[in-house]
Amino acid sequence: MTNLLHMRPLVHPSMEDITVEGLLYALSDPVRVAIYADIATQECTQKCSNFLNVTNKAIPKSTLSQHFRILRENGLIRTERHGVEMRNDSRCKEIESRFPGLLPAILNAHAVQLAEAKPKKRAAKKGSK
Amino acid sequence: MTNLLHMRPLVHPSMEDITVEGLLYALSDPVRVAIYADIATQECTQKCSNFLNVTNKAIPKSTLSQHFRILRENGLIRTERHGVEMRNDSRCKEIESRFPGLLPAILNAHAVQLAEAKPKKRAAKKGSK
DNA sequence: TCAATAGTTCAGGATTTACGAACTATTGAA
DNA sequence: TTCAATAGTTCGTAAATCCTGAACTATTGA
Repeated sequence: MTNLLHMRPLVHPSMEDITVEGLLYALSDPVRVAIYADIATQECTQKCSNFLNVTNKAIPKSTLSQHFRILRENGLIRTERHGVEMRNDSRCKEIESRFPGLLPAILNAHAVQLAEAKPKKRAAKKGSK
Repeated sequence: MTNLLHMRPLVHPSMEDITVEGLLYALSDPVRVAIYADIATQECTQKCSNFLNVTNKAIPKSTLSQHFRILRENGLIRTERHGVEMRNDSRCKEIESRFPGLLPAILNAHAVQLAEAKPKKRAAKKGSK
């Protein structure tokens, strides 16, 4: 029997409901910051399943879906359905106007860290302990 | 009977063990970012109990202690005991050299958000949902 | 030695996260 | 139309994390 609760519409906060804490929280996960870095630097929109392998290990679909929800509901990306897939693009223009320099600095720091990750792995999940 | 496990020494990560994710996680909490903003902008070191009332509601001592531990173990602050109190100061100089512009941008964004918080409250705890 | 001050650790309940299983939604054949 | 394939969401629950009161450690000054 099918569940009567259908899919909820996608939630995108308005600019004034976006918080610094929410942005930082969303980007404090290695998977999500990798996804966001990709979406923000590519020019075309990206579908979710492009990211099933952003890290060294495969991410389950359901987990990936939650990551996208967190990025979306904290204001970092905008998602819309196109046919069978969901297309995501970054809201960095808008965010830049309210929090100038914030996302560029984070993306730059992420790039610095990636560039150093030559010999061993880096980035523990979540803050230490 | 006193517990034989004594107090652990304070843990301060070396610069190369500091991660962007860890920094963002530590600052993704409204209490911690408020504490850090204060420590980073004051010139003198701050003792922990100065922050029992950083937000509108009082923070229990044990909770505050955990917040300081998270800031410390993610590399944002350095803590040392002076007599009966713990003095905290920010490691922003060091961090600036590895992740240029990151902490200034976060502090600026936090200040922007504070400045807007005139009529109503702001900042939901943790990212949305 | 004792009291006061400042902070830490522990234990637990409450909250949040991860992910397999089952689902919805859309499209392009047959 | 109906059906299969594709893409992603929601649910349930086990695991991990967070919050906080109670009990503790550490230091100093009387």
